[in-house]
Amino acid sequence: MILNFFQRVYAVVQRIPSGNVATYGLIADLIGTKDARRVGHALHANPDSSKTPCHRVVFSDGRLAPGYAFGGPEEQRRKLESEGVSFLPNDRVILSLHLWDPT
DNA sequence: CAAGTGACAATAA
DNA sequence: TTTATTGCCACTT
Repeated sequence: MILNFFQRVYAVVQRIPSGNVATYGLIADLIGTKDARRVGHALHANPDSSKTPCHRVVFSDGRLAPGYAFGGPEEQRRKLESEGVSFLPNDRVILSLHLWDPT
């Protein structure tokens, strides 16, 4: 059973360990595509938030997604902090400190 | 079938 | 450093 693009995105997102974050571009690269946009669409179409921690996926700049589907960017920021992720005054995640290393 | 839209990223100014 | 523009590709209308 081959996995759909969306399911593949979900699989990678679920692989992100707590306290780390991944960028759309990174996920796209892991899957084998360059289109980070599709990754965004996949997460927006995300059927189960508790199953797919899309809150750990951020922009390449470290900023949170504009249309977070679970209660707004505030909720997302709160969850990330709860997992041990630190933020800069700019509302940006410290990617250099929390960016997931897929190794 | 064609055009428009979008949870992005890279480049230019 | 921030804002604007362009490119990519899939999905919706």
